[in-house]
Amino acid sequence: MKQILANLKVSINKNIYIKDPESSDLGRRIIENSILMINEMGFESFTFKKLGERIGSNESSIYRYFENKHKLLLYLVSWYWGWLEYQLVFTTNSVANPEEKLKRAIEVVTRTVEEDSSFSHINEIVLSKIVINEYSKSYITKEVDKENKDGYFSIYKRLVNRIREMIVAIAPDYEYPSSLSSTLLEGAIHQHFLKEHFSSLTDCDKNTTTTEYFTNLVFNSLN
Amino acid sequence: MKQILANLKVSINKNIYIKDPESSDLGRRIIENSILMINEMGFESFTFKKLGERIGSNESSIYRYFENKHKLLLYLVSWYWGWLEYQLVFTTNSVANPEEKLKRAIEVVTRTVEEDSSFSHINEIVLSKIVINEYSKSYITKEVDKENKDGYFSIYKRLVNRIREMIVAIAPDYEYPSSLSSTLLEGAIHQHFLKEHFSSLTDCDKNTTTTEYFTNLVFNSLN
DNA sequence: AACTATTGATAGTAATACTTTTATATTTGT
DNA sequence: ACAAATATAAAAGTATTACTATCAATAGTT
Repeated sequence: MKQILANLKVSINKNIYIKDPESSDLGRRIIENSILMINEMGFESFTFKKLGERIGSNESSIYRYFENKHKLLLYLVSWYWGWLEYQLVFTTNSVANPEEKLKRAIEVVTRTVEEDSSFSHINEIVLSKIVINEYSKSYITKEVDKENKDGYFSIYKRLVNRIREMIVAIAPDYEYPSSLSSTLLEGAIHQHFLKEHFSSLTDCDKNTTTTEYFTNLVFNSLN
Repeated sequence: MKQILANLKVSINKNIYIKDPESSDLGRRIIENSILMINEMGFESFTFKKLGERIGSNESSIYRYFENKHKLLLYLVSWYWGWLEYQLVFTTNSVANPEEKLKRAIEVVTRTVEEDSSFSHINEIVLSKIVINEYSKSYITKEVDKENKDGYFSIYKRLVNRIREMIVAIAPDYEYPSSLSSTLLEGAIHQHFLKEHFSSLTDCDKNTTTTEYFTNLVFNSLN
């Protein structure tokens, strides 16, 4: 699994980037170090100029890959959801029992990312932290409807739909499969955020995993 | 109820503002029109300069009320949660049956805001739209831990706790009351957002309310 | 040798998010 | 009623951001 994921190339909507960062060494350095820098200083403080300095390149060169830093963030979160989707598909593919299938899906999308594939330039642990701490900035914008039309969120939507279908397979009469699926994905990120910053607002901690909570939540809804 | 709410003064952490905007005509114009402008142009495009032009005042005067626009947003969302809290308390106070109490609480925090008190300078309908579309920007920042320490999120946390207690009252053995409560509050905002921008990811629409979905979700968890 | 693509360096621009200073108006305390 | 304090307005200034444009250097390709 680790190896498969290390070699995978998540395919990302071509309109998100100007030049594919996977196509050159500079591009990969941009991705690798933007992940580290955004995690270190937060998305607002992060600039292409600072990134240029760090990777020994020039601001203007980075602009040849991404129109702006918002598009770069879209790229990073798309990559993350694509990576999760691969894991979801691999993990659930061969599982015949629909309850077990959903159970494993919930685990994939709610667990803490603790292992880095360490082959590629993308550090998944750090990227997952960015998603927890900055994800909403990728879609909470005035341009969300236009960007949605342009397909910038299609991987995420596909992921919500995959889980929705698993829910429907178990409980065809359940009335809110889309909402439950989107609550699961968004809620998982949120509970991880609360764990880190507002521990009094969550029961998830070292002893109680986010996975347990959401497994309980989802299956109580379906039974 | 409408009148009580029109006269209420939500008490907001004094460190959020420099000068209390409720204490002057200019202050109230700042609040009134910032709500309208943020809704119209989005939080990023909104500036104190533009607000100054709109209310016939000067940028520098607005800076005497709020350190920056982030603090202003914190003020607005705090006011919103305080307003919701009042409604929650009024609505549930006299209800003896704990299931009925929680049911009403869920209604208060998940329903669409459709009525404006129309006495005060604060338009609650527009403010609720801001919360749906910009809320996460108030706490998804690098300063969240410091601001949390300074008590900027105390109203929200109190609200989560009130609902948490109602959950515990019904199901003392349920293991995740804090998480369920925070999922409810955050999830409600999120489902409203999806309704508006990603309708394929939610089942909530004109026929199915967010309230129905969450009532189902919560009570299935507790039974 | 000529063409092309990539990157780097520099400079420039408009806007933002403030701060500072000074002037003027308004309120208030005695 | 008058001085003092306070609030507001106007203008100018600063550092940073988020770009855009231009041009030069280099490397690879035909």
